[in-house]
Amino acid sequence: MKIESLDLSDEIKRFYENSGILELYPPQAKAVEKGLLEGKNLLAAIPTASGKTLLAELAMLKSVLAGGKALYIVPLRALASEKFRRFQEFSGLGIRVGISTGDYDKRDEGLGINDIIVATSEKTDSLLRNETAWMQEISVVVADEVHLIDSPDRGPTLEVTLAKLRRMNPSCQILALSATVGNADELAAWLDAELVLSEWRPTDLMEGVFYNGTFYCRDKEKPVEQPTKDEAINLVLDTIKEGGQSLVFESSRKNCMGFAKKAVSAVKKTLSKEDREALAGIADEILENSETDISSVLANCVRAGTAFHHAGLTTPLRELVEDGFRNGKIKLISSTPTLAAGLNLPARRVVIRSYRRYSSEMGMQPIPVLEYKQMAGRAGRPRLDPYGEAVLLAKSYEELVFLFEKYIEAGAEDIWSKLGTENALRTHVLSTISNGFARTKEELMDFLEATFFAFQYSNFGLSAVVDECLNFLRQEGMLEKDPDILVSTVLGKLVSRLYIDPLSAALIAKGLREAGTLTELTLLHLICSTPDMRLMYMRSQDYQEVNDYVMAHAGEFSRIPDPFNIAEYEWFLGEVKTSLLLMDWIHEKPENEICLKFGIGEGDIHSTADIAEWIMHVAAQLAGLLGLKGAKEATELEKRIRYGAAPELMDLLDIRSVGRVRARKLYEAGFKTTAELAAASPEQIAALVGPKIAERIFKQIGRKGTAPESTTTEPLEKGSPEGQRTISDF
DNA sequence: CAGGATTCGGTATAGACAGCATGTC
DNA sequence: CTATACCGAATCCTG
Repeated sequence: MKIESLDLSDEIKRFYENSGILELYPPQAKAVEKGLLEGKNLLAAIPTASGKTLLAELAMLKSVLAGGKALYIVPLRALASEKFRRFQEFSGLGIRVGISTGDYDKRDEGLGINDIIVATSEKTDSLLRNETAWMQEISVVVADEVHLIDSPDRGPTLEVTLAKLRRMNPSCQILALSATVGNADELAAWLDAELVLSEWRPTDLMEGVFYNGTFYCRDKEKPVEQPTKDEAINLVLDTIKEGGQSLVFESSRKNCMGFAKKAVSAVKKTLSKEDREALAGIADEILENSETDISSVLANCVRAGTAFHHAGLTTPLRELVEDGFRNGKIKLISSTPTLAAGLNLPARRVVIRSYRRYSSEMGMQPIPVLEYKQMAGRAGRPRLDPYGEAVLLAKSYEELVFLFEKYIEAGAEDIWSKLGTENALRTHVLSTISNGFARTKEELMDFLEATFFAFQYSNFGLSAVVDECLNFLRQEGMLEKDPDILVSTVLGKLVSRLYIDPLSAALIAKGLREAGTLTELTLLHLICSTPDMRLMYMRSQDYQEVNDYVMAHAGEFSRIPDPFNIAEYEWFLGEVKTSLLLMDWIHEKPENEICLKFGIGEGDIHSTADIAEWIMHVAAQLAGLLGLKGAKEATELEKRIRYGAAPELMDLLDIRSVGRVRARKLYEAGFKTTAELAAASPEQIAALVGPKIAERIFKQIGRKGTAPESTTTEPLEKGSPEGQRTISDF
């Protein structure tokens, strides 16, 4: 099917033809035949890289140019910015594109001027909770990676959000994009959607198993040279020899880094002079970006054309690795499943070095077929590689047979809604009521009838769980007591808007109410005892230290569980360990030291601090609303967690381009406030932080200084929360 | 006796969304 | 509670 023949405006057709797209891929053509451009709901369950994005674009452009508004829902922030950048290419067509995620946000209402908006599923939910007006104008919703409905922690949000959007805009077109799953027909039926099911790929994919020096595919086998003792390295070298790159999936970070290191000497030999120079440049950028031990290991790997990629790396480092791979310099990325879903980063050959992964409940377990397909699907760059190869490794003939049956010949699993537990429902029940989607139990059940859970299981089973949720929410004062109607209280509305688990909010409120003195530790641990926090695991070497710390600070914890209750106490120690990490962070311990002490990466520090900052914000808000102690303390801690700094630096941190390190330098040199800084000579400051930064600093405080106002020591906003405190009665 | 191979025991185990208001080194 | 791979240390083997 030709682009030219589509029912689209000429400018759209020209846009695609100019970029070299003249003809649709077969699955895309099928989607058009099934009504993609006529506003029909559609579920496309087709492989990665077979043109899902184009489908979404066509539907969105068609609708937007007819005066509509499109919402593109993604599961990852990184994916949101990838799509955002792509859609910005439509600006020539007069189309405005916006992005909304937790870390990057054009203000809600301002977002509404855009024609296409990219958002994560949680952010979409949050926008709904905040009753963002423009959401009613949405005419197309694209739900990317919709198979994530199966995910226990994030699936419920996605399905409830889709149900809300459909309830709000019944005429809105839904385009759901999914990996191939077992029960795509069921998912399509739930969405009242036509189903496009296809295994077609633009680049051939050969899936097979490597065993005993040979790569076995379905219908052919090919020997691979064995210059080294490591089979995976030999596969990598073989790919390089053919001019391709490899992506190696590992099941742990340690292995992931280990393999990149191990491959260094072999891969290095294959590099050209230009490659070496380009790689040295990337390595230097890595070192400029981060000074931890891990980043110097990464830099050394990159110099040799290998790299590793996992969530312990900060975002800039990950991006450097991804870009280096995309432009062909890095020959091998050894990765945890970070790269399996999401980002578009294909390679000639994918090697799955371990198909088993540890889970605390089940021990080592084979990964799901769906996940295997996602990794294998990364093989083969469209238009660049003649074919792609996905390789599993077997140590025995039996294993080879097993792998063929289990993964290569097998279809993906069915997906199942995970909405049916109190943990999943609690927050959505509250937000549904808070938003006025339901004012009675019947209306609530009626709304839930529209979820995938009800479609799969009937919502009969939901009723009892919903009652549990309602009881909980009433008991915690988030819903009015009246049993006949469902109305959220002021507290309930706040909890819904702050996007926190009502259980977390309840725990925080209880902790603040019952606390004696509120120390840093008390508040941090309170945050860490919340289900929204992500905890660190205890390693055996941690027990001693963490336990000693608990003993020494016993009075500062709101509650210490009985050590003989092993499971509960173990959990508690994990909370304390995470609190200790945050303590180190807000006392300005250097990042590398924290990494070494806790055995984590820089990326983990930031993500932990990020969550903690959010929950601390919630604590401050709750304390304010409920008139509990701790509002001031929590607000300060929120800021300290954001910057990772001690209290005495708070004033200096208000200056842009001054973070924990520079603020400390200035402070130690005797410039303890912005006022003292304003009185200093530019030379003094330049000696401390460099002339460029010094100039920036003076530009900011200088401006304040020249303002006719006064010479008070607080030229910058230090908002006192007094007066805006509302005491709710309950 | 040195150096490499082998075995044994201890140990650790993927990822990532959200509020709010603007810019770390 | 279920497994496995890796690491380092101790031990064994070989030239």
